[in-house]
Amino acid sequence: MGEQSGELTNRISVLRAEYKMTQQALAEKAGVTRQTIISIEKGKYTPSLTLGFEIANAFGVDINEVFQYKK
Amino acid sequence: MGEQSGELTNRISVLRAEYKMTQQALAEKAGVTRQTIISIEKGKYTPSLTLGFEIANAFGVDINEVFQYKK
DNA sequence: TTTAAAGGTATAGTTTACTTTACATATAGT
DNA sequence: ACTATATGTAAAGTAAACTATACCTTTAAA
Repeated sequence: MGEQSGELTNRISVLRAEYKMTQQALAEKAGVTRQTIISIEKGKYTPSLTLGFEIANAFGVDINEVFQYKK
Repeated sequence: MGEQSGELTNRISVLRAEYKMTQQALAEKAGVTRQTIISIEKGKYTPSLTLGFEIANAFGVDINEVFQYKK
């Protein structure tokens, strides 16, 4: 298969700045390593849905405020 | 690592019934195989965030109406 | 009663998310 | 000048998502 589909963007760096949260702190709150946060923040790969929710929870915002998907 | 984290549930079968969509049809709309839909629908594994959005788009609803995450 | 459509299970193989480790740079504080 | 903190890059290994194939059961329609 391989729809290649749409594009996923994120506002993690903006939210981190807004909530004054370091990559390390976010990683700990989300239960992943700092490398994982870096890679997702930079769009290197797509997180799992649960990690998406964990990151949103870390900021206390809806998942749609962190990630945007457009086909 | 391994937070083991929270639990992910989904309302895919309910939405499929509501919108009268077969697993095959949903799979095609989401750009994955029927096996993938079956596995996610039954909670066998967690979809990627993009697939989560694709499935929500297939129904035309918000992602939070399809997937619920509780720590 | 045969046929087709829909859902279900299993398993091997590929791709990609995620970890771990290590090292490198820029900035701020002492 | 040294030290600590924050961000960045790279690469090898593990874990999990996703594909492909095959076969089985149920339900409904011809």
